[in-house]
Amino acid sequence: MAETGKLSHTAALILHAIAVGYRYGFSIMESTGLPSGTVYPALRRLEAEGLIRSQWEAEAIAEKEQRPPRKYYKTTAAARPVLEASRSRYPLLAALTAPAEEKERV
Amino acid sequence: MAETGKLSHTAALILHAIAVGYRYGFSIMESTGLPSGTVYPALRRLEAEGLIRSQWEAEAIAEKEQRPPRKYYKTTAAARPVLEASRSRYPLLAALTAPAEEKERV
DNA sequence: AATACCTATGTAGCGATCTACTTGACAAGA
DNA sequence: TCTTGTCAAGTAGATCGCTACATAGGTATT
Repeated sequence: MAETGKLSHTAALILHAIAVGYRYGFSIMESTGLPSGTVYPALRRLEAEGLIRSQWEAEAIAEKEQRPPRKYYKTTAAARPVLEASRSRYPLLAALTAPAEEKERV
Repeated sequence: MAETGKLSHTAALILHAIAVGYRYGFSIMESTGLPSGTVYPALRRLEAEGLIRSQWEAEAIAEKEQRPPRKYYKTTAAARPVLEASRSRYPLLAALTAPAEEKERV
């Protein structure tokens, strides 16, 4: 486990993506271009470190929209300083993930 | 169900064919070259999405012309923006379906 | 009378592709 | 070495397009 506050570039990118509004694995894959085998394990680790929290979407919603259920993530309070540190360490981070639009790519 | 406004190329082609005057399944098959197993289910879906409406031809007419009755389709108001979006997304769409002549192929 | 084709609509079932998430094996890296 | 990243494959349900077939009355041929 990396000491708190020292995120790899990939982990920082994923955390940043969540922070700007990409709230589930598949949309993070699309917005970052990272493969699923990178994103999902990384989400596990970020959650284990307490930087994000997850919640499965209600079954009724997935059923209504006729697709698999999504696991939504949001950043925790602990993520804020880590994010700031990451952004100053990796200045190009923000450029790799455009902010999510209001409705789409939630 | 695809989100409203996002049509596949095939669905857009069929909708376009109706819009330019091919008003029943068989003539759409001929004008687009698509097989019946593609056209008829697609017509169902387009109608379910509210982009087209159907009406069976009067029996008397079919009997008079000595052929099976036709099910006529026309585009709804909801179809207009979808058609415009489809035409800009698939620029070759119009070329694949020549406009129906006044009397024939109705 | 049998056969075949034409118009016209329709369905069953297969394979491909999409959305999402998951995992095992291995390479890269600190 | 221990963590991290990646590839590859898998699962599971959904949609979509297609082939092949079904139906059914009409005409034309044999």
